[in-house]
Amino acid sequence: MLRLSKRVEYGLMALQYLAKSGTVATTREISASKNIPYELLAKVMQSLKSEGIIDSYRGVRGGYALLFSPESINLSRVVRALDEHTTITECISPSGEHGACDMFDTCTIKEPMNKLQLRMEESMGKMTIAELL
Amino acid sequence: MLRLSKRVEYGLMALQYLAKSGTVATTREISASKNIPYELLAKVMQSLKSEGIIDSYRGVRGGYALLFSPESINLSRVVRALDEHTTITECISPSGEHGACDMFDTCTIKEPMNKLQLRMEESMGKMTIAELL
DNA sequence: CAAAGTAGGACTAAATTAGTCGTACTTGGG
DNA sequence: CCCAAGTACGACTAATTTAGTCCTACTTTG
Repeated sequence: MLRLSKRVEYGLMALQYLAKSGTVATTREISASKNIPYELLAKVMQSLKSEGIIDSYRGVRGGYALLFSPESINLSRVVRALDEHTTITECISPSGEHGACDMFDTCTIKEPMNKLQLRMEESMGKMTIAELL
Repeated sequence: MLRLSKRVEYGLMALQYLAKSGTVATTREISASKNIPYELLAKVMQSLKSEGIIDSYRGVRGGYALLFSPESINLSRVVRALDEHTTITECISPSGEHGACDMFDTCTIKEPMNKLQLRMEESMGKMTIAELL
């Protein structure tokens, strides 16, 4: 259940790589260095870009680079960029509001689950890319 | 990724039910009351029993009952009883030691992930069945 | 001894996630 | 001005995990 998806694992490794190198690095380079399937990593990088965590440079000397300092990128943001399921239960929407769920009526654990969600997010929010170095 | 499995959701609802009733309740009764597939709930109850959280009474007036006070059953124990994946990554074994993983050599985020795992467990460990009432 | 319960293994179906393929677009340098 | 090296992205397939079902056995109380 609370296992990180490969997307998140790969994303964290890539961000760590970018943070260490401190400059532009290509998907192919990271993929080779960390032994990550290229095509999959490419998508992960795209997602990280569209979340605004990294920036891309096209063309022959292109690649990706961090858009912020490692200290200011926390894991909960990375997870949000890379996972579809960011919430502990179906009924919690990303913003913290309740969404729809088949069991909405009979379910009696919505509030406590919401509380737990916030605590988990807090745990992830406190950890940054800087702690991966 | 960090979504609770149905097994855990159902288990929590059942434990809440047992805590509220304060006495023996049958799987069929809980299943009907919470609208949970009976067969599945039955297995969940069995798992909760083998973890030592609840006790079972066979025969015509049988059912399940809590073995401890709601305050002393925390969520991390419930999750451990009901999920196969209790760890954030493949390389972390339940005890906190490192296990095997395909990427063991190239992976450079093992230690920080271990740290995160402990923090998540702490979050879940702090919440008890009593908070579901 | 029968009804109401738990116990548990084997199986199927559904959903999610991982990974692949193919094609288009962009940019800097010769 | 065109080619190589890069990103962008959608559609597809495969693998894994999770949910749910079925069937049969065992236990206990009235």
